[in-house]
Amino acid sequence: MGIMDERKFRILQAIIDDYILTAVPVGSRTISKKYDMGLSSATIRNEMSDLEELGYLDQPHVSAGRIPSAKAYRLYVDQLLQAGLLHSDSEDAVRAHFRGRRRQMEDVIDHAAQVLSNLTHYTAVVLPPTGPQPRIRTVQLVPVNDGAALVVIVTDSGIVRDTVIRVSDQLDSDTLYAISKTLTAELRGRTLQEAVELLPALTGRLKENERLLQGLNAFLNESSGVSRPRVAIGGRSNILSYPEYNDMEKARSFLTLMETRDKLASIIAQQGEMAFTVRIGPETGVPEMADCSIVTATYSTRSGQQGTIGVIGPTRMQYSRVLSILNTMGHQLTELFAENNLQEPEQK
Amino acid sequence: MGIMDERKFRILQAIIDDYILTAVPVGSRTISKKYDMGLSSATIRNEMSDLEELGYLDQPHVSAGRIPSAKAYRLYVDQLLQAGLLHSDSEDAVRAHFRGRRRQMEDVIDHAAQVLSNLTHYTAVVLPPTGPQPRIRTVQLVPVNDGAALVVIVTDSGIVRDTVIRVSDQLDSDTLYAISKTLTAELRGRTLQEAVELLPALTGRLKENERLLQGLNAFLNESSGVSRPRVAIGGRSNILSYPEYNDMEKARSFLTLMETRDKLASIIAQQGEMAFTVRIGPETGVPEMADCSIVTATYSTRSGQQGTIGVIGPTRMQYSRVLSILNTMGHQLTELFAENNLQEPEQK
DNA sequence: GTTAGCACTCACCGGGGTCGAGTGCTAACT
DNA sequence: AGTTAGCACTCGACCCCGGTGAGTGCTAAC
Repeated sequence: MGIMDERKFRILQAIIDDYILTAVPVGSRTISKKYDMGLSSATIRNEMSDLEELGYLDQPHVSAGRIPSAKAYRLYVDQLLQAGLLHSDSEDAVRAHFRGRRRQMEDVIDHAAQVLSNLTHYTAVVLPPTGPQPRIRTVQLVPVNDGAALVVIVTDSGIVRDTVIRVSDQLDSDTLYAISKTLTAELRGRTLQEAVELLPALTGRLKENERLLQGLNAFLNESSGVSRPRVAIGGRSNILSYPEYNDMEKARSFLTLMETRDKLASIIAQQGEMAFTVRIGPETGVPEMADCSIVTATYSTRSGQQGTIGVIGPTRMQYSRVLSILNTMGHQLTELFAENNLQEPEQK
Repeated sequence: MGIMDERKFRILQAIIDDYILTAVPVGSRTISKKYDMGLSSATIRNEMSDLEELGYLDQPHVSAGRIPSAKAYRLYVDQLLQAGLLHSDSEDAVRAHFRGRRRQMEDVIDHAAQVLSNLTHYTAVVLPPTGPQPRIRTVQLVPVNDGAALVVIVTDSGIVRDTVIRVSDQLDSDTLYAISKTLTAELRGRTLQEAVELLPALTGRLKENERLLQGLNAFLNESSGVSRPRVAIGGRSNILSYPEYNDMEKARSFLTLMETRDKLASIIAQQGEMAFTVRIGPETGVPEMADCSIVTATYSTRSGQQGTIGVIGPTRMQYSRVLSILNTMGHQLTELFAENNLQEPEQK
């Protein structure tokens, strides 16, 4: 009796499909009529009763229909993932949106989040690529002012970091250039981390420029540390269109969460090497998202860094559509970063 | 009968105060009791009737209290502004939030928006400074890759713009430096706009580097154009706490508006030279904000550029509090940019 | 000019009744 | 044994309704 057979599965699937579409508890009659399996409502009822016992269905109250549990969704997407991604029809839509010229990293990220939310009608999150410590390729000092210079560090992943530091007044453009060459020679090929450690060793060579080294040190320290990823978010307010978020309190706490970028980033961040992650309801581990699902995919850059794109929506998400969109979007981004062999700096 | 006298004004003030606090239509009895002016409810009623005729009060339905009209708020804040800003007690709170070290421009902007929304409990918007065309101080090319270089342009307002452009393969670091010096010599003191026009004249001098000039040209063109200001927003979801936005549809359209940065920026952007702007309800000129008010203030940088900070909330906003907070916040930002005489680059 | 009094209006609230979708169970049918 | 028709039952959604109370406008008296 209690075992999950082929027919139960088909019924469950129908229930999930219907619920995803309507957000209304679905009854036995609906299934037997709209999804013509040659069974009467009574039979469906029996099966549904079994499915509830197995934990795949919940009943909000005695005389409403059933709604799928988190466990049901889990089963659903697992099957979906196994079967391979279905209709990749959205491919064109995604492609079309990337026609425009690729701009700076941040713009690409923002744009991607925008597109993703437009296509899915859910909230979209895009994390910039992170990965193996980038290695320094060039260090250059640009005069800004008397007593101030801009440090530009170019790394092999193309990411440019810069900041203004104070230097002693007497340094003119040529001197700065000479120092730049020394620094480049010494630090090339190192990670930022290593550079921090190496810096004291250079104090001898450049001891007249104590101030400069001091500033440089502070900058490197900061950059090498937790380089807070500037996550891009799109379609924050999309969630409000879904009846499960008609409750103001819920909506508020969700949107507040969306505002704390750091927290959001850590929630989204991919851990494993998997192409896709689907976290359903409680699996998100975030109380505010008790009835949300998070679907993420990865993309990568030429230099092997990995970024994450994700979609957040109600548990009754159109998983198949979302997965397919995420898939092509991931490919597009990967392509974008590949063809574009000189990688743009990450800022405005 | 129809003229606005001192007593009417006091009554109107009481009504506004009460409504701002409670968001509930306020009746004659409430006024005569809570705000002890030596008048009976009947008298208040008569006055209220007059005030309604004058257009300062609205009546949602016959037997509810009155609520202040946009015209009433207008009068209220005008009087507030004339009287000078009241209790600047929030000064400390603002100060406290700026203790931390000032970081890059974008961070400052973000942080300011955050603080502003926390203090006011409304939605806050901060526009980065814009102003007279910045003038070029230095142009420098930094090698990134074979065939690619980073262009860094430092302007007198300290803003640094950069991008990666393609150059011919044979250019090594020293050659790039030489070209940089030429470019700097030629372009120093020009605005970006002027630089675009001057560039063709340089083609003779640097004709071997057609590619470089081409890239530089594109970059300058882009930068000198509409440099879309990266507006920072804080407390987007705060608006949801106010009963006037209990309607989901309204909330949605508001939040959607908040997501289109460009539009928002153009709404917020200060036109005049005034220290404060208060736009109430219809005065905003944005249908989505029919029952919002926008209060803005300006701050300025050492080099005379001006930025805008603003707060968006329901029409029954705590104007006095908000004005006072905006005031000190503006001062703080101005101070911050003044002491900090080397201005930080505007990017990450 | 102010106030007490009064009739009137109308949103809001809670109770009761109806409706209908949906269930669980039983008995009959294949 | 599995499937189905039938039926009683449950319970939320909706509507109607009268009571309540805050608030008004008007009038007459102070």
